[in-house]
Amino acid sequence: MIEKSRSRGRPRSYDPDAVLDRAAQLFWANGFSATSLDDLSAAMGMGRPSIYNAFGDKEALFLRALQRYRDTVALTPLRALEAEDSIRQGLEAFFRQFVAYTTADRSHLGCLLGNVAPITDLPDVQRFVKTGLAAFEAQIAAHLSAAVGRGELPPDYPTQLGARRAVNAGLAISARARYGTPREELLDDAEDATSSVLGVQPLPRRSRVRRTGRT
Amino acid sequence: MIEKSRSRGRPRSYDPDAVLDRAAQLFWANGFSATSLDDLSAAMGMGRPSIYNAFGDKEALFLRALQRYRDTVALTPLRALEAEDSIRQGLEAFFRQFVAYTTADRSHLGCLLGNVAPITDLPDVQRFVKTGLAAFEAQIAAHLSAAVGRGELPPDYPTQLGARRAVNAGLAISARARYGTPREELLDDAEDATSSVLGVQPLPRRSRVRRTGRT
DNA sequence: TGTATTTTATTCGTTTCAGTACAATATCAC
DNA sequence: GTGATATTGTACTGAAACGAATAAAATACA
Repeated sequence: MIEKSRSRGRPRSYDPDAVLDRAAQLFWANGFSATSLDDLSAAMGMGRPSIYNAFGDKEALFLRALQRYRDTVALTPLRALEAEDSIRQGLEAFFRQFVAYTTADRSHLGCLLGNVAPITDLPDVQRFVKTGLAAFEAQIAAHLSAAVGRGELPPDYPTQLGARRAVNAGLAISARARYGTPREELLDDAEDATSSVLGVQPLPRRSRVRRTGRT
Repeated sequence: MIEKSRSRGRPRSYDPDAVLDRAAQLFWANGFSATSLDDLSAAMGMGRPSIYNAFGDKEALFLRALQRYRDTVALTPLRALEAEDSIRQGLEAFFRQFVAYTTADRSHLGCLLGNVAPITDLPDVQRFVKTGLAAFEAQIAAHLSAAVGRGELPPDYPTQLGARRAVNAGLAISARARYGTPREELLDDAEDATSSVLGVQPLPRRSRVRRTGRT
């Protein structure tokens, strides 16, 4: 599936990326089950048979929309992170960007990959979001490691834990966005997240707690 | 709506709390839209007309199930928090209990109120979860304030921020649970959350960041 | 010009959904 | 027992869902 070569049939009357954006927007707002193919057909501006011809059934379309979403909006925080000079400024930009897109719509939709996609129990979707989250965390960890290499963070800075905190903060922010939390509060959370990530301790690791004793 | 008085018609053949538990379990697993009334009827062991007679339409049933869920499973972390002696042990128990119920089912359902309910765009549900989250956070803040009063935390400890971090950590844990993150990792997150809540700084408050400059 | 090829548009069929009417059933009050 | 009352169970309705079959339209190539 390299390229839909310019072959000879009737030409498409739609832009694949644009219609996937619209599909993602609809899934983002309503979730998978509550979004009907008629809704999608109307929003994408193409009939249901064209959707089937182009993307397959509803689940396949959902996956394509998730990929498109990941490669566009979900990647903007990472781009913001690597665009800044210092790691602190990078993290601030990262979380600010996160707040920006989770509250972009007037009705604070949160994150499609962080909030709504995991609710579906479609196996392909589950695997997609799971591996996506791991990759996301790995990329943050790589940036933190680079900062350690540049001397911006101490040599014993635990990059895995820092990335973990960053992802967790992002998940909390997007969940809160979906709750309708005002953007100002989320920006405070974002600031707090930055200092939390930068202030992570090297490794207390189950030592100074009095007694774990799992229930 | 004090009590369904023991009046004279045909007696109910179900336990209202028990059937609400089953309904909540189903909504928890599948979300609102993906759960049909036939599924609910089968799981609750009562015909659809009985459901309508007892709880009203699907949305009303959903709200009742959410209330029941809040008053049972979602309150266990708070009870664990107040059952412990020290605030640290209380927070550890709190987060451990959180991990326990978000991963209780074999397929890690997360939190019904934290993950799946906010996806629906039903106005009543939105208000319910929003006010519920605020109340939840307020109760944690009250416990932290009590710990300050007992001298367990410094007098200038910012209870609002601490409660905020606690709720955010909970949201992240339940989101991760839904992703399928192993319980061991979540217990590490829980431990990290405790020290994050206890180690919150009194109030740096937008001062030592180099320049906020919102995008 | 004509044929092959690809995408659109119309229509249909089957299933599933939420909600309701109505009769049967089981208790309480008397 | 008899009647009032509340719940249960069967059956039904109208709408909406997903998916497919078929025909029309628009391009490229020979």
